[in-house]
Amino acid sequence: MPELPEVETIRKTLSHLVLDKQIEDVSIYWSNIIQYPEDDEEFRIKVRDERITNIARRGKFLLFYLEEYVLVSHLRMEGKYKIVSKDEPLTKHTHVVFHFTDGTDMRYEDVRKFGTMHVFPIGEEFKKKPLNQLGPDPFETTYTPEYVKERLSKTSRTIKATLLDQTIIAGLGNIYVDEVLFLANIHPERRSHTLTEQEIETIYIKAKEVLQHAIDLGGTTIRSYVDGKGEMGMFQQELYAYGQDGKPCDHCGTLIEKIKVAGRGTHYCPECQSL
DNA sequence: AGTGATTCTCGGTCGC
DNA sequence: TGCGACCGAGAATCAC
Repeated sequence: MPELPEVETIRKTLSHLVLDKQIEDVSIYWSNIIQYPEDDEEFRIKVRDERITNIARRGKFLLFYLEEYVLVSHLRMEGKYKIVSKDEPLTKHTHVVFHFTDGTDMRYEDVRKFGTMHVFPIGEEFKKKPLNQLGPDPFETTYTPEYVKERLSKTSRTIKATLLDQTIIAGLGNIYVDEVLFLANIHPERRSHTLTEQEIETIYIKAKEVLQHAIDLGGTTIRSYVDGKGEMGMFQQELYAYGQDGKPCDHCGTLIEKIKVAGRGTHYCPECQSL
């Protein structure tokens, strides 16, 4: 499940592999991945003959900058990119293939087929869905304690739902929200507007810290995540809450529990994170 | 208007 | 071996 640290790791490894490569053509095997332009053929024509000039990231989105266009890619749960020779046989989960002029392919594989791709003329990408509603990414200068205080204090939703909301903060997903709330000693069902200024400050700091720490370790490998080079992340060894249900809390020994909050499996320590 | 619940995309995994 | 329930990011839709 690629969240911000996994997408950042993919961005870095992929950059080394595809920068300056020229797209000769694109093959699309599962149209639902292509969200915009709606017509596959139009999508294909736009990226064809373009060179990859940069790979950026915002929240969980990868942005492949070409010469005139930008490809906005979301991996959702299981999407991955592979760079292989064009002779390599396709797998049954290969849905989009970018053929480079040097004889290599960049292949998008996605077991669940949930991933999305959008292509826009450069400059339009932040004006339209899906990037136009995105909140600040914790590694951007617009991510400030004041902003987080402002947004968290004026909603009555549970803090879990608020932190998962990409229009508030971009990049946190189920794994890292559970980790942030554990590190901040906050119960996932606390209503956001009941949090003290100190608690919000802690969330602000821990969110950035835990994401940075995970990036440093190459992300978290749950299920099948691997980076652009096919390597696994190591952050799963550092998890305190996510997936730790039934195991003793590292801080107090109480067993970590799993409940459902905001429709998501939620892991927390009932002792350290009391309501 | 804000919130939450539901539905939809999909297929691997798990329990029975 | 088979079958249904479950999971989950994010958008859309509906109910309150």
